[in-house]
Amino acid sequence: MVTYSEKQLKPIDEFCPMWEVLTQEERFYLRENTKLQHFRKNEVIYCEGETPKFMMCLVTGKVKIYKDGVGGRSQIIRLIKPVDIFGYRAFFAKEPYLTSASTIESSSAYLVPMQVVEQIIQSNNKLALYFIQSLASDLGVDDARIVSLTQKHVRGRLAESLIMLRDNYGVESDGRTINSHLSREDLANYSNMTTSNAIRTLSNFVSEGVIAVSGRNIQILDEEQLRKISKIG
Amino acid sequence: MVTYSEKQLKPIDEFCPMWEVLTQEERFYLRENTKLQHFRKNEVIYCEGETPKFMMCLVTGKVKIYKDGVGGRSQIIRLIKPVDIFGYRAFFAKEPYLTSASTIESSSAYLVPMQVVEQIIQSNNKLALYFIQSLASDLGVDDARIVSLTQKHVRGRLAESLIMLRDNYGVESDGRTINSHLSREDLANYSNMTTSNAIRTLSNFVSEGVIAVSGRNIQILDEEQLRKISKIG
DNA sequence: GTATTTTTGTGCTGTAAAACATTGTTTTAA
DNA sequence: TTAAAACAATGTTTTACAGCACAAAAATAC
Repeated sequence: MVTYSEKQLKPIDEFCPMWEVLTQEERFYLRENTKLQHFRKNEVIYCEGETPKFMMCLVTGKVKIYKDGVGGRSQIIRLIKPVDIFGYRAFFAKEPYLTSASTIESSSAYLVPMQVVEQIIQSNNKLALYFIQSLASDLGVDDARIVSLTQKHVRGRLAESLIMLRDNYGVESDGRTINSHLSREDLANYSNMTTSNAIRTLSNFVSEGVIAVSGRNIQILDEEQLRKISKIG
Repeated sequence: MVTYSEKQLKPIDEFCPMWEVLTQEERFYLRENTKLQHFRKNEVIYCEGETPKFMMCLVTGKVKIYKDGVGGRSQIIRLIKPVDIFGYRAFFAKEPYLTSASTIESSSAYLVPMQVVEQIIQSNNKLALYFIQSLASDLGVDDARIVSLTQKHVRGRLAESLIMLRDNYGVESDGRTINSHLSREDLANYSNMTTSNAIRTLSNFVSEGVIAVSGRNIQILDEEQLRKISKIG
């Protein structure tokens, strides 16, 4: 198997498809101003209240976007996977960061100064439309999430999270194990419940034969049933 | 006092500031393709699942964007006031509507076909940037709302809603009465609680001298205290 | 002006889920 | 290689809130 470090990393404009609409000139400008940065596991990338300066494009690893609420309880808003971009919303809204971002495993990301992004948008309408679509999609996800997190019961919320994790991060070579190894706490913080309840409900799902669990590895055994729980619960 | 119908209504490009960035040609094109439509109280403007065709710009009245969740419970996602635009997100995300929109009082809105909006965006970067900013702001509001609605207690959620209503719709001539007359049910659906709890908590606030209530009129008497309840609760 | 529906107000009950406590297990670090 | 910290598992207690049921008041229709 070839590890990441052995491969020649593509420059940012070839690395993710969103930049395909750029002219050669714009691509060069983007490349010249982008730097690659590595982050250790559980390293904070940016914090709520900071001024947004860079847009990040995740190259390897996994990142959580979260918000600390009442009484130290943290809510994970969304999860980032490689080639996803993040950290640009607050800049466009002309606000300080409203959320924080932290790696959940060792990660690396391309950092693009937001002024550079803004400048290219001003000269390239297709890129502008890409951002419009991206923001509009995220907004739709958030709208749906508001209802799920407030109305569904613990079982339904956890089932939905498991399906999301599978859809977002995919499965390992066995075709079943979710390619994401969140701690019970992160799983709880994503699903708006206590860690105890995430653990409890997970074991219930195991007893019911819906999933199989081994440490942080989770296999979906009965997707049909999991979807049913997500929908009704 | 001059009522709405007696005034000469401005054309859409002069009516809300977002179109100021348009050229004369674009303005004419926009004007030619826009129609004004009236909606009765509690009339549905669009429904979840429908294909988005028009962007709406609210001229008079109030509109709620909501989503029907588990067991008939409805969650109001956001409230629209005149000059606000709505109904465009799903088109940009290339999805069917994920939410529904309904008036909460007699309203009128300019309807602009989304193809027209898209076409102008393609030729006018400033308009594109306006939409980027608008979507980014809404996304920030949603992110914050996810945490408020899931972590705050009933009192905190209701207090937050009252402050939002005041900030969004302003006050009447007495300088105190919130210029919004939602039913207890709508107030509950916005704040993620049952109608009973909205009523109960509202009376508690009255006993505590934080607000005064007369039918659907709500006055904020002690804003300091209301903010405290919103923050801690 | 009366009937009917909708909205509002209040008390009571059951329960889902948080909070807390305890113990075992794995990972990290000294 | 043992101590310490973080994580996982499970049982018990507490509580915030939903879910009724019912009555009164207001809005709307007839």
